[in-house]
Amino acid sequence: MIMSTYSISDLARELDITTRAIRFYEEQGLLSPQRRGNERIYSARDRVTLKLILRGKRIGFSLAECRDLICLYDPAGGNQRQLTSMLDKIAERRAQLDQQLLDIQQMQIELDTAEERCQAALLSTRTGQQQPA
Amino acid sequence: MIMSTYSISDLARELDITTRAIRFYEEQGLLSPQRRGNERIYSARDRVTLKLILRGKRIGFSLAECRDLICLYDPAGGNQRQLTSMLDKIAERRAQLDQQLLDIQQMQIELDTAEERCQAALLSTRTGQQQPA
DNA sequence: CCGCAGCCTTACGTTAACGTAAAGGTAAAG
DNA sequence: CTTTACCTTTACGTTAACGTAAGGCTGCGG
Repeated sequence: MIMSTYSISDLARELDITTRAIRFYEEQGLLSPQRRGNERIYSARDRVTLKLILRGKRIGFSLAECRDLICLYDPAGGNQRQLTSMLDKIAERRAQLDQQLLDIQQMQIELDTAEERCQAALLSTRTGQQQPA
Repeated sequence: MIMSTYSISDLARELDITTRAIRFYEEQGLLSPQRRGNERIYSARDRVTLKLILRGKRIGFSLAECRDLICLYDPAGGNQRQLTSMLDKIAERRAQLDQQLLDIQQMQIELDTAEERCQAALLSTRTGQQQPA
């Protein structure tokens, strides 16, 4: 069900992270939930921010970069420099992704041949030849 | 030109890493070049191994995983378990890559709207409205 | 012979992103 | 009233992958 506020462990459970991590993000200035007394109360917006952080991390951004990212979603609108700087970083990640794709494809090819070699070895083993211990 | 052996700084220059990194990989058991007295002498095979390490790192493997990877390229042939375990890790990375692609695409879309918002704000600034310092 | 360039080893320092433990407050349930 | 389940803060510990500095050998051009 859709709630309007969340406890820290609500979010931890849902997003599969620890409460320590969430508090850490706050410590780093990526989050600033309301308080009721001492207790942190997270809004739907905070929840979105957390998801943004996790997505940023998945892409390979540092927490500092994630913080910049979050600024872009602020009502403030952000300034031109921030925006272009962020777009640069995105472009950089895309280039890295392209490289990673190439690397993985290459590795797949080489693993395929390694697999063949291995299965050939197993076969010759079964046809009566010795294998080292 | 194609050389048959390399000094540590030859490889450092070519692969754009530090000599410290290369020595570290050796320390971690990923590399074991010949020696001439005290001096490390790298073969063409060592060079290939280094490239393998760098490719592994680009994909996101830890050095320990890279070491496993290197074993697969050994003349020994490797055993079935190692191979399948490695194929699992490759598959895992591919899944991560898929997720990263989705994340980046989503982020692109959202940044596009952020850009529009920003440019709209700049426009309204130029048409005479106030901007906060 | 001097100094520089390049090689070596040893060993402590660094960064990010939390983990983990200690110590304690609060509120509902039994 | 005590246990249980939350929540809090403070603070030291951890891991990976090197960086960096110190101290020293070696060969060579000038």
